[in-house]
Amino acid sequence: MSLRIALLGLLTAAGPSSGYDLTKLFESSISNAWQARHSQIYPELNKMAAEGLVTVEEAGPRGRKSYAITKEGSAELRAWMLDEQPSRMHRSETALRAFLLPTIEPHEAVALLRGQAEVLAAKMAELEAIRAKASVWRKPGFGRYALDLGIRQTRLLHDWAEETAAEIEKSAGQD
Amino acid sequence: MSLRIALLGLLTAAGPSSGYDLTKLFESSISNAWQARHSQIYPELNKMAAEGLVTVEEAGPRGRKSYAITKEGSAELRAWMLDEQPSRMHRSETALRAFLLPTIEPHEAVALLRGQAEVLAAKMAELEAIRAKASVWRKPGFGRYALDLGIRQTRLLHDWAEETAAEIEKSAGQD
DNA sequence: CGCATCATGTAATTGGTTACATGATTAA
DNA sequence: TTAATCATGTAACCAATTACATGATGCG
Repeated sequence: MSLRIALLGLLTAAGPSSGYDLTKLFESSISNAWQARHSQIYPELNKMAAEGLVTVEEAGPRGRKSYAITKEGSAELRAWMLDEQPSRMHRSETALRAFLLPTIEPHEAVALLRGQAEVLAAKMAELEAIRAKASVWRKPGFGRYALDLGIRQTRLLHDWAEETAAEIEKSAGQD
Repeated sequence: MSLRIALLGLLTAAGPSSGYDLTKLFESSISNAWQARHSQIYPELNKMAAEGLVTVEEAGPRGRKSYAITKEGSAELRAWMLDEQPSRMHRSETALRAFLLPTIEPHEAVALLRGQAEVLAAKMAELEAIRAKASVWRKPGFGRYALDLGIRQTRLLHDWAEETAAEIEKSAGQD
């Protein structure tokens, strides 16, 4: 379900696009909200076209198809936003690693966390750079809230990793 | 892969357990790190037993089987922690909703966010209560880091929802 | 001409959910 | 005795990844 919502959202934010365009938008723009490969996107767009949520235009060169959201598509998106209660489903490799930290030696855990923190600092810089640039979205507002949330979450993970490393180092030093 | 790692971790933290026990542990203890149903857990335990990562003891009443982690299992877990680079894979319905906020009316977005904040405040209280209680884990340390991370993440989402609602309310009021 | 990129698709497999199915034990 | 809980499994289905497969266009 969420894949189709993400696609409808991208079509709303970016205007009519091809499957190829949408694949790139997933990679470059909402990758920290949702992810999908072209092999999942193409069939889903065809299904959505069959159901009348989007219209197809077989026009461009190289058999390019352009998809645009329909009234029905917008209604579906709106219904999902307002009626559906957010599922608190959660699977996070990071949280799993956090749980498993005690299975390795303290010095190993510290090294792991410090390495993570470095990666996260780089990611933060990347996201801040995106925020500084002009938006890629034709409609205003899109990206702003998700990007803000992404930056906060990345900073949180970074700080957690640093502080946890320091804490483990301190308590291991006392042994 | 991660399911099997989670199972090995739970067997390390809680000691020998049945599939039924592990199912409950997923629900009650590491649900904000990983989730799994019994229909996924039972077959996976059998596969792991066949591969020598765990041993089975068909002993208890009602055909209860007890599983314990082996040396090979511990090695697999350790290898995952140290060698595997964490995948930054991310699919978050919350982040997707954040991205899609501009598709609904400002007053609707504000209501949505405020409702979310309420739910998150309740969850925070729940997690704080778990932290206050004695640990369910036989081995010390487990749960501590993941729980701390979970509390921080829940607070972040709560604050983000509140602040974003306030911001939208303010800018909508100016119109 | 040759390489990068544009562009779309399908097939096989793995991961995960929901629903179906069954039965033993315990406590009120 | 009957309801709750303990306990294990399978089947059908949906979601997602990886790999396979093909061809057009544009640029150097």
